[in-house]
Amino acid sequence: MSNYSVGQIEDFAEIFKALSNPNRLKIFLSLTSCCKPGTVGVIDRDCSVYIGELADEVAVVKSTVSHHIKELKRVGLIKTERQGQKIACWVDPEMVEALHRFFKF
Amino acid sequence: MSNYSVGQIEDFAEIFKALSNPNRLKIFLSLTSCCKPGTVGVIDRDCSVYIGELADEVAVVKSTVSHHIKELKRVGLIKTERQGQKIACWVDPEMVEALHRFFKF
DNA sequence: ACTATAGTTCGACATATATCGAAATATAGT
DNA sequence: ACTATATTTCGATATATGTCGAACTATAGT
Repeated sequence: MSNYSVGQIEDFAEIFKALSNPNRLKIFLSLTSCCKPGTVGVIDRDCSVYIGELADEVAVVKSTVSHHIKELKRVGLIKTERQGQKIACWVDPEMVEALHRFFKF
Repeated sequence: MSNYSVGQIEDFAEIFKALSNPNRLKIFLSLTSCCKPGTVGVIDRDCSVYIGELADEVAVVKSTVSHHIKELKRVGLIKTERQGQKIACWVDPEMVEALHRFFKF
C-alpha cells in the first residue's frame, strides 16, 4: 500500500490535523517564516516568536493561541522554551523536512 | 508573515484537513503508491483504483469511502472518472507538487 | 510585599466530523 | 424487463473541535 507503517500514517494524520485549522496554520507559517533557507537541521532558538506576538498577528485571544501552541507542540511540529516571563516558540526543522519528503514522489 | 495569502492559507488548511483523517490519508497514499516517480505532471488514468478496492484496503464500509473520496476530490487532491459501473480515482500530481513546495524551506 | 506582564487552565457553548446501515441510483449483462 | 454489481445519498449518532472569557499561575521589577 505504501512504505509507511500504520503507526506512521496515524502520526502524519495527527500532524495534518494540527495544520488543518487556519489559525494554527498561520501560527506555523509565522514561525517558519523566520527560518531562512540553509538553517534546516540547525536548532536556532534565536529565531523564535513569543505567544503574545502570535496572538496579535493571528488576531485571536491569547488563551486560544496557547491552546494551539500546545497542539502544535504535541505533534512535534514546534518546540518551546521559557525565557523569563515569555515563552519562545520555533519550528522543528526536522519535522518540516519529514513533511517535505512525505510529498516527494 | 509569509508569502501565502490568507485565501491560500485557508486552501492549504482545507487540504490538510482532508489528510487529517487516518482512513482518508490511507486512501490518498494508496492512490499515490501507483504513481511512480517520473509520472508527475502526466495525467495517467490507467494508474487508478476503484472505490470498492479502496474499501477493502482501508477496511471501512463503501459508503464511508465514497464520502472520503468526495472530500479528497472537493479539495482537489484527487480526480475521478466513471468507467462503466466503477469510478476510477487517481491523485492530481500538481497538488502533490504544491504540497512538496509548501514544505520547502 | 506589591504590581505589571505573560501565559495557562477551566468551563461553556456552538459547530463539525466519522462512521454506519438502509434506501436509492447507475450501469452492464442476460 | 430482470438481476447483479458499484456507488451515492440520507438519517442517525457519538465524538471531537475552536473559540471565548474568567480565574489562576509564573516571572520580573520596584
